[in-house]
Amino acid sequence: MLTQKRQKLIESYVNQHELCRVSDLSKMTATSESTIRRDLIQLEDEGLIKRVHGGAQSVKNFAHDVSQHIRFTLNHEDKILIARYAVKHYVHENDYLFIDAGTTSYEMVPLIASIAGVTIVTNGIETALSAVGHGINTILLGGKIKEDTHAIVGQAALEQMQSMNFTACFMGTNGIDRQGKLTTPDLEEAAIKKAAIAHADRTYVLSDSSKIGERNFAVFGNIKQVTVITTKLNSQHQGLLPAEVDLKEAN
Amino acid sequence: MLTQKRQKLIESYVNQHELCRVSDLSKMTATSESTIRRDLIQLEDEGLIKRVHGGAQSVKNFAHDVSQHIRFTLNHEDKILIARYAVKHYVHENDYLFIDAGTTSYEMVPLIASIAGVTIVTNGIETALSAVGHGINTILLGGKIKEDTHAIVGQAALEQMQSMNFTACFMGTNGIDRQGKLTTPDLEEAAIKKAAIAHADRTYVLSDSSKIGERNFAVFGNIKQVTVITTKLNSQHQGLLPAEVDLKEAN
DNA sequence: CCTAAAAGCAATCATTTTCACTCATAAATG
DNA sequence: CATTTATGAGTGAAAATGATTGCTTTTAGG
Repeated sequence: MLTQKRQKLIESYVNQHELCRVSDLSKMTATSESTIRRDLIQLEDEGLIKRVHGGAQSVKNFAHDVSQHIRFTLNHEDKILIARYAVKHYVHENDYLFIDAGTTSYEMVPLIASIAGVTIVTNGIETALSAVGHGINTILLGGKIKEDTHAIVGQAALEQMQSMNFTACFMGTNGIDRQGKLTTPDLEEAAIKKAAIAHADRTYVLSDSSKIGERNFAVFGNIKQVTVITTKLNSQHQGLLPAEVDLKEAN
Repeated sequence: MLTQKRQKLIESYVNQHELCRVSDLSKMTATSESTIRRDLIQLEDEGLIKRVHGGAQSVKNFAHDVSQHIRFTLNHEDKILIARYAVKHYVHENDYLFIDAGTTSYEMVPLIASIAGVTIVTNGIETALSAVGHGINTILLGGKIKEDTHAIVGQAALEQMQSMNFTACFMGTNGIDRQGKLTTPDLEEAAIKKAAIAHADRTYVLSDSSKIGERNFAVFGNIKQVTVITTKLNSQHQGLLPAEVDLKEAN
C-alpha cells in the first residue's frame, strides 16, 4: 500500500473513532507498528491528529478525555475483538457478505479491506461509505432512511434482497433471551435482518456480553439458526443462554 | 503509443484515482517504469500532478471525503445561487422530488428543509444524509456505489425507480453542447439520470456557465426535455446553446 | 504507596522497494 | 548518413518498512 493512502486511512480512522490504538491501526492497514508510529509522528507534525500513549486521538473533538493516555469503553474494545474474530474466521476471498447497520459490524469493514474480491451488501450508510473508502466493492440497499440509526429499511430494500444470496451475513443484536430469541427495538430493521438470514448460507450474530439475557420488541430470529460471536462470558451469562447455542468467544 | 497521448492518459488516470502507483501506470500504458517515471517528472514540472514515493498523486483535490469535497468545490457561490433559484421557484409543498448525486443539487437540500411535506428521492449518499439530517423524508436508491462520486448506480436503482413518479427532478450535468445534448462522463450515472427524467413531470438541469459548450462521453438527455437553470451568461456562452432552450438565469 | 509485570516507545539495523542515473538500442528527423 | 529523441534495461543510491533491543510509562496487586 502506498504511504499516502495509508496515512489518509489512518487519519480518517482516527477521526472517526476519536481515539484508537496503534495495534488497531496496524491490523487495519496490515503494516507493522513501527510504520504506524512513524506515520503518526508525521500526521501529528501536520496537525492532523494528536498522539497519545498507546495510540492516537482525533484533533477535532478535544472535548474528550484530558488525560494523556487512551482509555476505551469496555464495549468498544469488545466490539473490535468480536469484529476481528469474525473477519479472521468467517470471511474469505470472493465472499458475498451481508453486513447490517450496527456499530460492531461496522468495525469489520477495515479488516475486510485486505481480503481480495469481497463484495459487501449493507443497509448501513456509514458502513457502506467506510467500505467504499476502503476500496471494497459495495452495494447499498435502497429505501427509507431511519433518522436515528441511519439504517435503510422498507419494502424496496426487502425486494432488492430477494435477488441476492450471501455467502455469509453478519449482524448485531440488542438482545438474546433465555429462549434464544434474537431481538431488536425496531420492527422494520428486524424485517431486514430476517430477510438477510433467509438469503445467507451462514449467519453470524455479533453480540457483546451485555446483550445476553436482554429482550427487545421485535424478534428477528432464533439462536438455533445462527452462530453467535461474543466476548468471554462469565458463568452468570452462560446461565442465561439455551444450552444448544453455537457460541464462539473472541479473544 | 505517442508520448503526448500517454502523458494525457497518465494525467487523467492520476487525477481520477487521486493516487496511484508507478506499476499501475506502467501496466495501463504498457510501457516500462522508466518511461512512466520520466513522464511523471515532466508532468510534475508542469504542475499537473504531484510525485510521491511509489507513484503519483492528484494535485487538485485531496478529497477522499466527498462531503468535504462538496464544501470546497469549484464555483461554490454559483452553485448556491442556482440551488436557491431552483428551490424558490420549482419546489412546492408535498412534492416528490428526485435529486441526483451532484454537488449543485446537494446545495438544494438545506433550502428544501423549510418546505413542508416534501419527499426526496436521491442516488447521492451525501445528499441523502444531509436530507435526513434536515428532517426531510428521504428515500435512497439502492445499488452499487461509485467510488469517486459516491453516486449509487446500477440495475437495482433503475428498477426501484420504475415504481416511482416524481413531481420534479433536479440534476447536474457536465456538459451542454451546441446540439443541446446533456452529457456526463459516466454511462451508469447517465442511465440513472435518464430514468429520472422519464419518471418526472418536469426536469430541471442545474448548470453553472462553465458547462456550457462542453461535451462528455455519455448522453442522458436533450435540452428540449428540460428547463436549464444557470448563472448569468455572457454572449459567448449564449452562442454555444441552441436557440430554443428554456433557460433561467439565477441571480 | 510501592513494586513487579505488562505494554508502549524511540532508536537502530537489515531488508525490501523504489528511484535516479547511465547506457545501449531503435525509431524519427534533417 | 549523421543526429536527435524516445525507450527499456541495469546498477548503485535512497527511501520505506519490519524486526529487534533496551528504556520508559502504565497497570495491577498487594
